[in-house]
Amino acid sequence: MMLPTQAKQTLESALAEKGLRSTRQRECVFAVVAASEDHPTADAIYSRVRESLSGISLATVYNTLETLVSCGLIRQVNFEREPSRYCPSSETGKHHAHFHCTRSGRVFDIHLPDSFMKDLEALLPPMFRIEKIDLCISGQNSGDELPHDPGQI
Amino acid sequence: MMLPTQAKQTLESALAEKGLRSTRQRECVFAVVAASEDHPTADAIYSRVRESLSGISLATVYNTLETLVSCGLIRQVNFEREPSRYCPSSETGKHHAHFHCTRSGRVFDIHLPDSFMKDLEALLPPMFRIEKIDLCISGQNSGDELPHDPGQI
DNA sequence: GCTTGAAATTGGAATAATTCCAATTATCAG
DNA sequence: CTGATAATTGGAATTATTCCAATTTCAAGC
Repeated sequence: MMLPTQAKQTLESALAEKGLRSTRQRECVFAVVAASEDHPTADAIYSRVRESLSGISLATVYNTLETLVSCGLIRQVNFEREPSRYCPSSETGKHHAHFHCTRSGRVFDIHLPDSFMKDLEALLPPMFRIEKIDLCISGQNSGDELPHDPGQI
Repeated sequence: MMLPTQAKQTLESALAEKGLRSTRQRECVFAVVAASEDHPTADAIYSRVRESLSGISLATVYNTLETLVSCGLIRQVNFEREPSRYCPSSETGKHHAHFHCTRSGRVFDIHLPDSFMKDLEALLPPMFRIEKIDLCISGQNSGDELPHDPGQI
């Protein structure tokens, strides 16, 4: 799992901004999440990262994910009380919701246009300063076949 | 904690519809949640319920909350990985989002007008059948003073 | 009122994701 | 290179929740 030069820049400057160091572990975890479109759990990320950094510990994966989330480099997504999942954070200002298919377990991104976000903000009392918006929809995607290997989810 | 006759009716018919019995425990847990505006956790509900049903077990509170959620009588709300909270489900068709103040820990209901829900549904691919929508916003409510006793949250 | 089978409740043990911790290792500045 | 600081590590601890087997409650027919 190799991180493209540009992504490496992004990572390093985001970390530096908070006085944090860029390490092999952080690079690799970031690379894995950035390349994942399937909203993997910490465990799944752990096993993917170990392919290139076999000695990394699960604790470090958890630490790193938290660090990357706090730097705004990745997003943490929670469905009910299931294990947290992670996804790359799209470019600044581009919000997306998540659709969780209860049949296949898959997660789909739903792009939220600015107009929708504006409408949402207008619904809140002005004293509420928004830090984070989580919009999770669950249901069934009838176009989504059950995978042959349920483990891939 | 006494359940008003009308609410009792609601509970009994919702349970009966699924072939479930109405019991003292279920009545009492339902009464507590129905009367709570502060989105209590299972633990908080447990201690409130024990005021009138001192012998109830925590397991029963968990079982009952799950039952009531599955009957659509109450809602389960999750913020990040914090303990689940519960609130009465408003009248059918009336959706609401939750605002979680990260400073005080308090939760506020945000009414979502039908027009907003329509807009949201329009954003989803038509193959996605919606079962549940969770919209959680977190931030700081500058009008919300820190409570003197943080335990009340 | 009894009996009986199903459903509900119970206490305590088990689970599992995550966090904590103290010890080691890596990194950067000077 | 060296010291100071930050990061990583393995394993233990935490904690909300679920599981389980045993008991109790219930509703309906006798």
